[in-house]
Amino acid sequence: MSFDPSSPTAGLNPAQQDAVNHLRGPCLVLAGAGSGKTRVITQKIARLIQTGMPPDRIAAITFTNKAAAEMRERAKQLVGRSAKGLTICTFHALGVRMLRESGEAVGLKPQFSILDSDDVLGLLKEAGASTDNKAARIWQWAISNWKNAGLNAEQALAQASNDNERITATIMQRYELALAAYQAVDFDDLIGLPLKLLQTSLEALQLWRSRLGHVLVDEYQDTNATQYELLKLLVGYGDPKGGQFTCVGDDDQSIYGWRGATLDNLKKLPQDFPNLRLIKLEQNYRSTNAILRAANNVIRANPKLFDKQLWSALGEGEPVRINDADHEEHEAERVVARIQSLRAQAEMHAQPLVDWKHFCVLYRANHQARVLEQACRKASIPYKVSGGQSFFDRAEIKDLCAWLRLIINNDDDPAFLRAVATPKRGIGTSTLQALGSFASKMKLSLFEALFADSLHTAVSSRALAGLHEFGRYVNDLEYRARHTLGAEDALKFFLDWLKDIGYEKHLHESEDNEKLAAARYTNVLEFVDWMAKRCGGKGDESGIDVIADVKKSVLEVAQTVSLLSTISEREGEQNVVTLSTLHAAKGLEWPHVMLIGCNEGTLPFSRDADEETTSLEERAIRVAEERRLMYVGITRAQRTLMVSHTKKRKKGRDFVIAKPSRFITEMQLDQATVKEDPREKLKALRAEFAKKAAETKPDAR
DNA sequence: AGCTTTCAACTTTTT
DNA sequence: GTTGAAAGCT
Repeated sequence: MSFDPSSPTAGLNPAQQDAVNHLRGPCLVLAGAGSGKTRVITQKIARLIQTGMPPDRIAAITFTNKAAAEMRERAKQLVGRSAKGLTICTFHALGVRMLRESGEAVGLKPQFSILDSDDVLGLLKEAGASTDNKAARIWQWAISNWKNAGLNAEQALAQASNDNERITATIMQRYELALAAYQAVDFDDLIGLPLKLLQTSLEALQLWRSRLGHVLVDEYQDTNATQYELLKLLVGYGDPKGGQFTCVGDDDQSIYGWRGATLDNLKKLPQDFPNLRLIKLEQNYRSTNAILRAANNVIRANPKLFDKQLWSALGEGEPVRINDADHEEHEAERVVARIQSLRAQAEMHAQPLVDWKHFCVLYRANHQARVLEQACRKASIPYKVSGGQSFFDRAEIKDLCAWLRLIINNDDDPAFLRAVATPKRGIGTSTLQALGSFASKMKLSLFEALFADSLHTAVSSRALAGLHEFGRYVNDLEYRARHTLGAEDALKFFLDWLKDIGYEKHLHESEDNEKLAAARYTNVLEFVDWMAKRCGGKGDESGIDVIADVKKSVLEVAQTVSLLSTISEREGEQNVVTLSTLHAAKGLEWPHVMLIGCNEGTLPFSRDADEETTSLEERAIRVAEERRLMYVGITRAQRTLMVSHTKKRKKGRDFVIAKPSRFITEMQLDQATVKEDPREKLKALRAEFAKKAAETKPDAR
């Protein structure tokens, strides 16, 4: 075969080439960890374009905005300007597009609002007449599961088998009514309603089918039942000409079962599409064989869907180390010592500097980061905790989003309530209650009720004036948002708005801590700055905006914000150690990885209470997912891996014996080489270093 | 009884 | 560092 560097398949291994060149018909790529799956997807996009498919008929679907942004970036590098026409977005963003355009067929006006999970929680508390957060969360979880199983409230009620389920289904009915009244949808609806749309409207089905010449799905193992059904319709299940898609995934990295993802989708694919081409990517470009062997050994203990054996051309590498610490603090100390010792070692041997950013410490649950943070601070090691509160979860950003939602969709009552109360403008709970009951009596949204002639019968004249003023201001804002185009004008619009409502003052007044208030306002400025950039046609790497590089109005841009949870951040290149949960680490890699808390009960996670309440079968399924989590953790490492457990764990005031994780045994490490105390190692290195320094510079002092 | 204080526990998380 | 629950206080 001739080598052509300009060919899209240049530098791909045979399996990758197969996947890229299989252009017609359904294709499933089982891509092991680090086997170059993003490469396959982007190259395949390039190949499709090269063979004449218009970019606007190609869609690549991901799970997170971040993944979409990365993929768009890499596609751009390959195909240049053609990348503009591509649809590269999340499942949810695609759903939004479908609903904005064709949503009327399922009873949605184009300006519908998207509720985040806090809004949903609030609505559920109302629907269930409860202030109990915990109960509301349980409802939320149950309702989401029903929705993802394709059930509406009525169907959920019909299949409910106990009082508890019946109560939840009743709350779901009220919740559905509220959503309809507010012209709002939740995240599950962004998949469920497009599905319903395609199922019920032949016209919509034909429209969206005709637009998609090839669909590529990333992280296919994370799809849930609804997403699969939607995908089937989009690619034309049952149509002899249909099935133009490529799914890329890894059954061994399926770690979101608790969120509705189901491996059934992987099983079903060959059945539903008998001419499916199955391609396995088994060459790993990330890790050494010592690491991969451990990974393969662990995952072997799971029942397997497809057999897969990762291998690497990167050599044997350093043995995987085990750290048996006494307790959590001790474990953290040793992690710190290992980081320092690996850096010192590189320095000693005049190797390239090992940067802070080359390290990652992985753990099962967020709270485990705390001890590590303390240890890092004590040792002056810079770090970041990945995950945590996202930008859009911050109260100040949600305040502003509520305003934006309200000007886009006046019927969005939850947004109305938040906007009218932030900042405080003399409209209190009693006025709002009166307005609320008036609105529901008149079958109006809260905003519509503001201008009803008979409102004066419900509220005092002073309250009425305040409400009218608010309403007029929102209308004025809406008008301006519609007619403000481009980055510069948009920024002015936002700053005027913040000044109008006195938002900075509000932040300082509602927060005792001056510094925190200032930090919050910085966030606000960052947010409006980013929004303004998008109005100028820049700054959208997520594929949410249909057309890039074109001036947009504030109103248009605002319509897409609720979908984004990550601002395109420049944080990626900070030179710091990463502390991350195993879940948040998927898809990422580091030269040196330390996996801590590998104890029975922590990883695999289990609760003592579950031992009795959960069936053997259920427990086996859970452990299998925990094992995949371990597998994900191991395969994040490029060059070295340390696996750590503690001998004791805290229980109340005292310590009890802790068992090392069964996964450590399953790794089948060579016991002779695995253990080392990083602190001893570090001490030895420092001594050696000092000696050497003394020898080379005998005169220096 | 209703309030405050203390104590321990803490899945995983995106849209 | 936060939250929920249990114990203690008025």
